[in-house]
Amino acid sequence: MSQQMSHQITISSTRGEDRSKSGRGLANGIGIALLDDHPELCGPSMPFDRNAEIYGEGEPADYVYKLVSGAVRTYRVLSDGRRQIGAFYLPGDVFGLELGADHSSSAEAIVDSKVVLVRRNTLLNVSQRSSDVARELLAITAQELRRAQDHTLLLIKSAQERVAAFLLEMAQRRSNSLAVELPMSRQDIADYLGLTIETVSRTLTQLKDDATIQLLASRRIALRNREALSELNG
Amino acid sequence: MSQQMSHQITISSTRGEDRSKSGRGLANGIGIALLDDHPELCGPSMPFDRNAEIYGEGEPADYVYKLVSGAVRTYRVLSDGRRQIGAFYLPGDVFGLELGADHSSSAEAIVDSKVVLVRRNTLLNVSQRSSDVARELLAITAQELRRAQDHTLLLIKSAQERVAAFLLEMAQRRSNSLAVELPMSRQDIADYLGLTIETVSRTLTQLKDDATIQLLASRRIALRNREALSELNG
DNA sequence: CGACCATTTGATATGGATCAAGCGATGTGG
DNA sequence: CCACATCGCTTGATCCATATCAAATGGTCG
Repeated sequence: MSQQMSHQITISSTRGEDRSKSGRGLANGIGIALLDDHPELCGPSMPFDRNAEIYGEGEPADYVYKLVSGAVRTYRVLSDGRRQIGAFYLPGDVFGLELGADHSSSAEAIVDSKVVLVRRNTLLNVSQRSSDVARELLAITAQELRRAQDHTLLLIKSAQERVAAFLLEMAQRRSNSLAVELPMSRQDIADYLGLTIETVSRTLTQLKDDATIQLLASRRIALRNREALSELNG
Repeated sequence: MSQQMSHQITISSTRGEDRSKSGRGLANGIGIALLDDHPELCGPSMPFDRNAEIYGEGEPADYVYKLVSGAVRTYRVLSDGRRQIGAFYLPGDVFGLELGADHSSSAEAIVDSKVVLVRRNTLLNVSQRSSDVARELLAITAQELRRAQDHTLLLIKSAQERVAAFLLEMAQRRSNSLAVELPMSRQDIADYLGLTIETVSRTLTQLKDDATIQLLASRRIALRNREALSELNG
């Protein structure tokens, strides 16, 4: 933290698709209440450029983050460079909440993003007095746990099943009724699903050929047949 | 819950290796304090036979569990029968703590086991009054989250790396200085690592041939060369 | 001893990775 | 405004790690 926290200026060469038009992904409604009900907890809203690091693995976890706009990925890397994306966060989501002193993952902005920072100590202090806040912290953590468990289950499935599950997940979180807007690259998707970009790409074209989806643009996908996707999802 | 909860009698045809001799695996020391400091929370200690279900996915999560002796696996199954083991629990570990109303996984005794039950409501009520207890709940959940994240990272590795990581994990939790005692079958290991039993078996023989480990018995493994294992671990 | 179950070992198949082009947008400089 | 470089994505050809299928071995218990 700290140094990259200071001099971020939004250049915002935003390419249309970047800014989430919905403004509020429904990902974890929990986090919204937490900070909305206690505005005194909120620090400033900070802008991060596309691909900017928000925090790094192993750095002291002094803040908890709430995404206002844009999109964020958290990930870990193995010594040989393999990268595992643990989660994607959309506006309204809270991330970076750790129990230990240090962050267990790194976080980066996927597109130009705005993030509200909350001092962890402040939050923990308040949670000692307010059992509501304590409950919310537990809720956020438990939800993250659930997400991680689901992710684990994903990783034992076939490529088709993983991609189908990913599309359904994104559709649910960022439902536009028309199409799913994906802020992330194929590489990000691949690293989230434990596949290669080639396999992700091939699987998508396969689903397109099956008339299960429609590729409106590479990051704009219409789900033509959710039934089929759900069946693939097991 | 409920019905399988009532008439479990320990037949205890314990096969020597079954009962953890240490009596207190060091897995999550946190949970120990939680219940030891608040004995009034503890329900009765219940015995479960080998392979008995402790709770099932989707059932109401009315209890939180603390393992006294034996070993437990939690898992989820896909519609076609594939099983993903999410975690192994050893004596001293707390499991089954959920935020939602229902259990997200099933839990079974791997060997004859004893488990202390705590009513979830009681625990949540106490946590409203005692911020210490609230903090412990958060700690246990956060630790589970960390464990799940580590598990995810495991699943993108090669078979050798997964097996090596598994052995190191078990050695750390159940260190005997002489050998690692594995309460679980090869099938359990395979389902934990996202591999087949054949691959697990072959990988173990390979490590044996490399003189990295020694197979004292199929469930009793000596780590000859931890360095090599750690390197494999990435 | 004989049956059963867990584990190992062997032979073959295959899904996804890897290596290698091609292609289509977006942006740049002439 | 158009050639051209760049980047992200797709498509194709081949390879390999692990799955699958099948059988042998070994330990445990009645």
